[in-house]
Amino acid sequence: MQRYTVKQLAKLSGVSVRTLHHYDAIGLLKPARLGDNRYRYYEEPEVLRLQQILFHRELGFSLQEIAELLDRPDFDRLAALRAHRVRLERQAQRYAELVMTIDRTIADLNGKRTMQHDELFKGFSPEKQAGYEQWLIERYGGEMQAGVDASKRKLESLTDAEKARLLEELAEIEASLAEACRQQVPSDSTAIDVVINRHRSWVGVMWNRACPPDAYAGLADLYLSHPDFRARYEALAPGFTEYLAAAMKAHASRVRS
Amino acid sequence: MQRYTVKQLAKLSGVSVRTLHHYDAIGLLKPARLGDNRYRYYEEPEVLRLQQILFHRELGFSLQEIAELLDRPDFDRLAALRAHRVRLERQAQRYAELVMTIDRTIADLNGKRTMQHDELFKGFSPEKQAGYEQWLIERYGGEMQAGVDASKRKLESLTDAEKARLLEELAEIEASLAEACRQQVPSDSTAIDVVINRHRSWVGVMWNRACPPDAYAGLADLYLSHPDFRARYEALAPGFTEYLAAAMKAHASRVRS
DNA sequence: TTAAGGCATCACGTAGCGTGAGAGTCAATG
DNA sequence: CATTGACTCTCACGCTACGTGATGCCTTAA
Repeated sequence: MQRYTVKQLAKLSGVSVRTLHHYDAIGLLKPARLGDNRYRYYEEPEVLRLQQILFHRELGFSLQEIAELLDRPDFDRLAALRAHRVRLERQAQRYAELVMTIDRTIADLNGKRTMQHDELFKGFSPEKQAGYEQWLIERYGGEMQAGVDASKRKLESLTDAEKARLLEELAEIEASLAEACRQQVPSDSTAIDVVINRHRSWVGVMWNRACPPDAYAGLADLYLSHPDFRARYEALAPGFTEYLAAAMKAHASRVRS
Repeated sequence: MQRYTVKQLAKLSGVSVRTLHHYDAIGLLKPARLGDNRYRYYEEPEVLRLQQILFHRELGFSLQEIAELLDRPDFDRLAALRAHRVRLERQAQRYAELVMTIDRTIADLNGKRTMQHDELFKGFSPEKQAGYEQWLIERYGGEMQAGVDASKRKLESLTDAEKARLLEELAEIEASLAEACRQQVPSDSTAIDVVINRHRSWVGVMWNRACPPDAYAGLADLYLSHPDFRARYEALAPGFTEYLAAAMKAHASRVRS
């Protein structure tokens, strides 16, 4: 019968001796038996258990979760895996967003883009805000009232830091889109979908509720027809307004289908 | 002149009082001055500095890195951002791989229930297996022993259904690659990356642990030099062995960099 | 005057080990 | 047989970026 000391098992499995000590200490992997000298001796079942441990550790489970997975046979492994999958995808999404933010910052540093914070804040200034509301209601009638009210309440409930973050995020999304526009990425490509999805999500936050595809497509008209936005967007990239509108409509129709 | 106490600044910026204490303790953000009562008082420059800190923290920089970024004006922010971008993309890539591994594991679990006990593929037959091990150890010496042992135990721990499922998946991956080879898709294109990623994930499962890029590149040599594999692969598509080796190496080098 | 709240400084806890320190154990060699 | 070198053991502190009390002083309003 095969017997392994700590070092042998460590070498075999590729972990450190300290790790085995640790797993013993927290009860995750106990040796098969202890010698009179208090040496740890592992045997076949422990090796297999260690493999299971390392597999799940690689997947990013915590040691506590792994212990539950392995020690409770009634544990729903499938559910645990699915839940973990969701966590992983969120993380991956977050990293993708961070990469975009970094790209935008790099662009800033290179001087390709000179959007300043105070300029950004103008978007939320009371006068501008009032102007936009007026314009929206004139153009689309009373049915927009509810949306405007919701958005207004949402804005008022935000702290300054949150407002700044929201605006920063919007700027970031627009920068990504402008970059795509400059590089002539087709406005119905899946790469654009990712950014457009974030834009739609942003709009949803401003409304304080989900933004349905139809409403989102409708927004394209707003963007196109308000001179203020046109000016701001054309500064980002030539032809940006049309590009944005096309992307929003393509996205909405794809999501609807 | 605006003056903020800890709580006021905390509320303004959205962090906790403890965080400000911590930043003071490690010298990242010192208050403008201390009152006779040892109270911390922050002013405008500190607020701006805190904003910078929080921005970079959001990007995932460590506090130490942030301190260097902000305190050393000669520091190359651009280089730091780019380096950090690489780290983030690697992480995102890793998460994507983990998601694939999880998907495969879920498929395994489902397969355990639904798949019939089928005749095993010849690739896993004991004689063949023994032959491969012999060959590996002759060619690469004792250092492969641990890997071979691990792989062997893994194989033994699998149910027949799981074995069948694994082989089916391998066949499917190889078929995709052969098709790409026939259509002369360049072996370093991103489209191939997806399939190669699945292949690498498969190898990782056989090892029961993650397969690092270098080891994966090394595998290409194995594939190239074993006559059995050559014969099998050339039957799939002419020139397939070289194509596979090139794709594996291109993938490994891209992931490494 | 008293109560409420904000401020301060310890100081321990988190996850998953790395990295010694100091001391006992084992196998082989001179 | 004694020594040597490799291996083992058990503490115990260190790392990140704070959270969470405990304990006590300071300030302000009722």
